Amino acid sequence: MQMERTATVRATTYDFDAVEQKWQRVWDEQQLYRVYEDPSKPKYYCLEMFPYPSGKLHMGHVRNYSIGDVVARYKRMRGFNVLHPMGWDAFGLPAENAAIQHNIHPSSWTWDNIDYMRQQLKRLGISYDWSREVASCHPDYYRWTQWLFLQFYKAGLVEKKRAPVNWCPKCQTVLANEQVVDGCCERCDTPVTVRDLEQWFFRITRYAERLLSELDELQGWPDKVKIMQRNWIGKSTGVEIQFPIKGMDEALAVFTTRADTIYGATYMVIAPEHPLVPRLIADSPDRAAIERFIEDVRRQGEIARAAEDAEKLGMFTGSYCVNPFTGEEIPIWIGNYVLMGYGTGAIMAVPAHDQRDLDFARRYGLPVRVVIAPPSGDLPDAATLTVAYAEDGTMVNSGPYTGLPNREGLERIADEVERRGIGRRRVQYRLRDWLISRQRYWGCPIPIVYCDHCGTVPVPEEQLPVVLPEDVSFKPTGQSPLVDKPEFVHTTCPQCGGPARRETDTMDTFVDSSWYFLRFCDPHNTGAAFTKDKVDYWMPVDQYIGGVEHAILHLMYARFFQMVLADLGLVTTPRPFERLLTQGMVLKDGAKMSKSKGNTVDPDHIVRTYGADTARLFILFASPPERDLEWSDAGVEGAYRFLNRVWRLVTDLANELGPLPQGPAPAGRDAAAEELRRVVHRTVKKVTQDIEDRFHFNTAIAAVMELVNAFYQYKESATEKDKAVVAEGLEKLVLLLAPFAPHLAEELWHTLGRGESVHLQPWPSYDPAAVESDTVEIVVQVNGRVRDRLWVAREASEAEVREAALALPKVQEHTAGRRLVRVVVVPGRLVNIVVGQ
RNA sequence: GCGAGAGUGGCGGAAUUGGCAGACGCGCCAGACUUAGGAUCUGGUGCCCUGCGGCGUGGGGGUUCGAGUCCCCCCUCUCGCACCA
Repeated sequence: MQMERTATVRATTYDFDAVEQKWQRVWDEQQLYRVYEDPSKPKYYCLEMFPYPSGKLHMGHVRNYSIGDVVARYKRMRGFNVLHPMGWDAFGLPAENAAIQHNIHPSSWTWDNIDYMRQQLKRLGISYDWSREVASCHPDYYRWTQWLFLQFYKAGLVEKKRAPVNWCPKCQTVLANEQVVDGCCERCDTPVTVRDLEQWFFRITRYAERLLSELDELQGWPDKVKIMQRNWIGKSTGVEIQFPIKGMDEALAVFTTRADTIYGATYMVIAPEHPLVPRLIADSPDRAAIERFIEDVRRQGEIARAAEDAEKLGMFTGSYCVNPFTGEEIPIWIGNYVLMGYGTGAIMAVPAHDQRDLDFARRYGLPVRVVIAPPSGDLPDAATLTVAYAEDGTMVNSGPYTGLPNREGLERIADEVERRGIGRRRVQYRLRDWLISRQRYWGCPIPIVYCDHCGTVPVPEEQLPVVLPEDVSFKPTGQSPLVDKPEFVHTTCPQCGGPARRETDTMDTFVDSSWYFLRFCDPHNTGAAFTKDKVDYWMPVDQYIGGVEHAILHLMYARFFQMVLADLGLVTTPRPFERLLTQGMVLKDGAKMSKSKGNTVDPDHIVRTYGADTARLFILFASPPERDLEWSDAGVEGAYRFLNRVWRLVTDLANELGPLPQGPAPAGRDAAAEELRRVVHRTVKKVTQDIEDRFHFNTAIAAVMELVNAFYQYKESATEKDKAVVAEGLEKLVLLLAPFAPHLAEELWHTLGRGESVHLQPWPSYDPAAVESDTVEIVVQVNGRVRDRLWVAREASEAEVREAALALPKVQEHTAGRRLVRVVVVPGRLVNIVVGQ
């Protein structure tokens, strides 16, 4: 009984575990995916975003790497020299949290995770060249991150400046914007405040215009990502105008995109942090109250201040400006809705034509003056207006400009501003410089030394790396252990040899990930970050694949790096990623998988139960890559069943027919064989197009399933099988399957008696003549409704098709006694007969 | 609010240029094989109707011989941005 059952099981399913592990071992021994620069072959660089080693892979990773592996394997079969590397974005805060909470060193936590996740990736059978593996936390890597920092430094692209930053009072540390959730620290939920601190910045704003304009060159990027970057850079053109301050020689500079509304400016608003504030409020009787107000606003923090329902609050400074166009004295207010970080930190308020200004004006009873009339001519009533008129129109109440279309008036006013020397046209970007300082331990040390004599001194290149000391202990406060690690802090000045102090901040981990794709080109170089030859051979990345959550930060920083490195002559190509695919999320029960929701699916469990090929196939089949994917256990079963079906088909036919011929089959011996042959060739065509043109792996797999169904029909019904057609069909089937189910394909390739790896074979070709059949089915419609079908010769003329259609009894029924209006014939597709009453 | 994307059977999804809506898979139903079937193979399966046939791609209108696909209006959902002057 037991024996029989085992035998039955063996007859219907294959031992995926044995098959997969066997081939993984063989591929590894043969170093099948190892690549070298080979000028004789076209190169293809396929890259998936390297993961943070958080512990174990999640389904999003499995999806990301399955997609990438199809591309890599397909391109390899297409004859490309494919670089497909993997590494670890290994610095970051979770490692420190683990250290604090579980008393594990970030280093051992990270390396343990890497070991585990590498093993998972290998078990999935992803075709990486593992010899190129890098980890950004390894000194061999971060040494070159530091070196690049110094190149940026020399190029004047690094600066240290005071800046308002998010500060968590409980954790005693600065937080990145992305670590602030709803105005609170993501770790301890304490409300975040703003602090002015000396911080290191990359001057990415110098590249704002190029980062923006060169988005147009990125034809292979999704519009969504380009739009997000465009918005993030936030270019706006306007005019900076000086408003003289009454009783001071100083003028208040404002930036406006609506200089045409200057006659409607009835007050000014400056940011609480504005440097002129102390002088402006010096003589105010409310000075103490104003200072209290400013303190309140600052405590609020930038996040809370920018929140949707934030009230617009302000106080009058007691000082006045003169509107240079009207000559009027207008009051200067301090307002929480004006941000120091944008423009000049001061605005001219035009309440009639700006909703924010109108809200503020209504709250504090400030005057409203309409200066733009809508095209309808209905002048808004300044006294009752509740919705500002922000559209274009004709200028009114605007002195000599009255009557002009506002767009024209804007230019003329800008001209006048420049002529009178009270300002100039200006381009303003929302993009801010990239703050790279982090008060954290587990990051790349910033290679800077502070000397009392020489000031800020970069560490000389030959002294790199500045090694992160591992012998440190972690405090529950979260304060970096580097700060009170004397062996690290105390050093000598590289310039004068005197005592000096090391920078204890480390770099934002986005710096590490801004150049890893270059290191993959030359990962073991001990004398340089990379050599230009190798980078020039492999770069740019032909296909980059990852989650859309990196649409702005990582993908913009990487573009910035590549531009700078191209400017410095270190690389040739100015763009890092030629084509970008942003995959959708993996959902369960309609929601993103997360531990807190308890709806995660463990990749290890799936691989153990069904194997890697099943896991990969299901993920690729369930949804096209860009779309979200709904996880389904039943769907996984389906994928598993399909692979077993393929296995049975190939093994059964191989057993039944004995040794099979190789190569193309001539026309089939009978109609059934010929039909099978047609399906085979049609499937090759379809799968090729789906992969090549659209990355629609779900429909490619569906086509292979149809082929397998057709094969079963033939297998079950053909009395005498056409060996040549079957052999050719099985061969192509296995080749088509190779990128999707690499282990099973390899196994079956050998079942078919082939020696070399299936993954070294050329992609199958199809015979265009074999794809076409001699007859085609024509749909026959009457007044757009399908009434019948018709088989005609492929070459049938329009007239023949038309006559045949009109002669059909069912057509006659529906046209009898009615006037024939028109007959539309779409060759090879349909006939539509239009009849009147 | 602004920007982007999506809405198709019981479910995941397909329909590449305006030309058979629902490929393929899941689920369900039936048959075959079987001591047995939660294995396998085969067939069926959008909805309504006994049938002829009618209806059907979020809703409403339009263009067209013909619309899931193009145009206009509206609704819902997802994502991104959000006082950017």
